[in-house]
Amino acid sequence: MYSFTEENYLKTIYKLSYKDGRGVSTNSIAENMETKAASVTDMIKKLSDKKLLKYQKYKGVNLTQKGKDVALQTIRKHRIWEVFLHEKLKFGWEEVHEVAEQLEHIQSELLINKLDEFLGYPTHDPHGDPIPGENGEFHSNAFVSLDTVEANKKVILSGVINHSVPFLQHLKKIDLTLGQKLMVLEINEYDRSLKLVLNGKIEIFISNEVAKNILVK
Amino acid sequence: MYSFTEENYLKTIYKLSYKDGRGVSTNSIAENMETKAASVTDMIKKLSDKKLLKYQKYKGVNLTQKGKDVALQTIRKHRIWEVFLHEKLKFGWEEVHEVAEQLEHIQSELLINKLDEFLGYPTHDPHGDPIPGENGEFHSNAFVSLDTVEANKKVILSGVINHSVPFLQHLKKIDLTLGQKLMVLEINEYDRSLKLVLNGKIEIFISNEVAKNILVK
DNA sequence: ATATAAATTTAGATTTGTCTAAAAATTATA
DNA sequence: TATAATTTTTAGACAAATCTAAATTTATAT
Repeated sequence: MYSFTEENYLKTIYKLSYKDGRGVSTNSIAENMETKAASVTDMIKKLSDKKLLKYQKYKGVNLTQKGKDVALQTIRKHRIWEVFLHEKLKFGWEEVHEVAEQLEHIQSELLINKLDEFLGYPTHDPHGDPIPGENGEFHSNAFVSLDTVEANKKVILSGVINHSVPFLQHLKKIDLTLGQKLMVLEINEYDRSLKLVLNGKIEIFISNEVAKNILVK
Repeated sequence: MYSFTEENYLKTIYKLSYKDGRGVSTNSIAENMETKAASVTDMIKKLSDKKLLKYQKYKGVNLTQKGKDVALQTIRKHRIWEVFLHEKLKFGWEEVHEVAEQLEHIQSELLINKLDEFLGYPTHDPHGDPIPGENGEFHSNAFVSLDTVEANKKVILSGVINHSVPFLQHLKKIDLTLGQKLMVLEINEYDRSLKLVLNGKIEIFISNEVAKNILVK
């Protein structure tokens, strides 16, 4: 139906449109996709012809409903595959993204629906991101970042904001993974670094920078 | 490493080289890949430059060891994915091929090895075809086609020669699937059609045409 | 052996997605 | 507001994979 490349553009534009608020700029797309602005302009014209987005020269783009649907289905496939890789094949949470970038483009409705069933209809991927439904419904998270949690409150690690491999590896190293129960024991006024208790036992320290990128509920 | 298209050419040439015996012709490749002879010539030159096959104008091609390795790894990936689709996702054996044609091109050694482990290192795909090992080793089948089996001998359905969807659907319809225990009860002299017993109970009739395309051991 | 048929290759064009360099439009700044 | 800086677009080219039509080579048949 849509090419590998088209799906990637739509996915990127979808994600940027929620950051930027309004029209997504050519340059921001280019940066995100590690390509050149001229290439983006070319592709935008193509996607506009196919009614996947609205485009006005020099004004940035906005996805149409059709474009959003394609983006959401691609994100759905990506995240379902990530669950498979992590839960069934035992990939680390920092390893799943790269492979899922390829798997998300496999064209088969049946495949993704059967995989979804096989996995027990997961609602979140291994980074805590919600998985859109077959019709694109998003049960949005009500997570808060760990640096806003008050002391002595028990929470569960439910997601991350930074998805980079080094960050995920760091969390893994200090035993912070999805589902981990923790409590903020102390907040240092000076640099807002935190002392945490894991499973009511082990104490660890994390910087505010790290805390900002952790989501809990 | 190698493109989607290159892998498909190598896989096709590999399969044809075992049918044809010697050099594989441009036309046979074109037919098999549903493309034009001119396109094949172009691609052959490219693969020859990359030392994946030996090519002499008008003389057909032969894979080099390097080319065979790529072909075998692609076949390995295809068949492992077929096992996954059939055993875990409950695809029918006539449905697995098409999706595996896409999945076989996912680039990740780690993925295919972890999938292989997850599936318990299967040796055959859902059509009874052997799965090459990591180093391309083939434990070849000693299967015989059902039309050569003598009466009153108990055998197990272990593979098929014809892989077409209609044929596989037909077998499924008459309860013939991989692993099915059966016995040839009677061979009609006139048209060499067969009467079979399944599980020592149900009797069915099959034409010689069907019997020829069933492999048993 | 020569003509004809079949297979294969070449030449030139097309599509998709990309790029560089230059031009044009927009935004920022003095 | 005029000029500079930035962003975006256009123009033209390129690589991968394909195609059609024409030319060339090989095979077949009388």
